[in-house]
Amino acid sequence: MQEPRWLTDVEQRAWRKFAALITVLPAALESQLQRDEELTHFGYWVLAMLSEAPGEELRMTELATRANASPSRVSHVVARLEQRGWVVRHRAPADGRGSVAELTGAGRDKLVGAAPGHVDNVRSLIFDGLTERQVAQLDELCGAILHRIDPDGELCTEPPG
Amino acid sequence: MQEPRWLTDVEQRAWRKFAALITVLPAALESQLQRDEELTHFGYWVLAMLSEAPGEELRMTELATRANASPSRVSHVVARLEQRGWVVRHRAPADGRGSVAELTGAGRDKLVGAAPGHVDNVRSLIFDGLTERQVAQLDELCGAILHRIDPDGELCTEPPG
DNA sequence: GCCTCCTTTTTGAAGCTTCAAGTAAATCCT
DNA sequence: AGGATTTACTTGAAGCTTCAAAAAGGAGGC
Repeated sequence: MQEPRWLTDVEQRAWRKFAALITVLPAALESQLQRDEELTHFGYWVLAMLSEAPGEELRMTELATRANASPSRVSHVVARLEQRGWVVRHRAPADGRGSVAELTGAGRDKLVGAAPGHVDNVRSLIFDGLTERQVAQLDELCGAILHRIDPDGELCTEPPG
Repeated sequence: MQEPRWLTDVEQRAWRKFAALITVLPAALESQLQRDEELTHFGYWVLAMLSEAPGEELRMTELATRANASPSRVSHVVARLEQRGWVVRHRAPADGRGSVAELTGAGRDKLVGAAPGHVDNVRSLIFDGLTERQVAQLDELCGAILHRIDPDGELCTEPPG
């Protein structure tokens, strides 16, 4: 039996803060969007990914990748978004198995309406407390961690041109 | 009507990475604990907070604070942990409204058994990819963000001893 | 003591995510 | 061509979280 390697004191303190952050932040993002827009943060993200795609449409698998989520999760969420009239699905032209999710006009309006409030929230929760230097550090740190979790770099798409 | 302030390019790139992280990391922590220990990450955290408390017990409210969660969530989770025999609840001596959650022997064993695997996972997901300098930066960054979200510093307890 | 208000905790319903299984089309192999 | 395998997506059930409301004790004013 191998002696387990614990975290160092420094690591432990960092981990506590980081863990607190990834517990509290999602809830804070969620509650603003829920209150003001009756949207999930994940639902918002899906609309945003679609809106950036050429033709405002994406194959389900590609959408799942860009939203960092499982196919199942995306399928359920898109079904709900479709019920609300913000997305439509149609069969993929080249591949009979595939589904393409496309943003509707109403979906774009919804996103455009929700964006300012959400961005304000993100800024006030995260960026207003950081110096420019710290923002750069955050980018690097997240990059380093992501790269370890997923060396292929499939997670996290670049913002569009 | 006020023109919305968007994120700068740098902020946007950092935000994408950070958002990917807070989507993917919880899932990764969850899946290891679920697979190996049939524990939620949050359930693990609750057991951990209890184990550090004097007498291995805490009032529900205090437990909720230390776990960064709502009273309701803690109540449900403790109920499930109690069903599995890892925690017991009894009425608070000084205050008839209060409940005290206490770790059982089985609960401590469960935590001790689960800890090495979980810590390995945390290290391999996060700290193995970072230099010592970056760990310090992570600590600072999370501290800065937490401080803005919660100026009273109720979030995130220091590790014991 | 009694009434009101506040605090602490629990409860139940609704919604979202996950997991395992299912459908259906494409691809591969012979 | 045809049968097996793989890929793409969906579905339904189970579990966890959230929200609103309820239960129940405490605290303060009269």
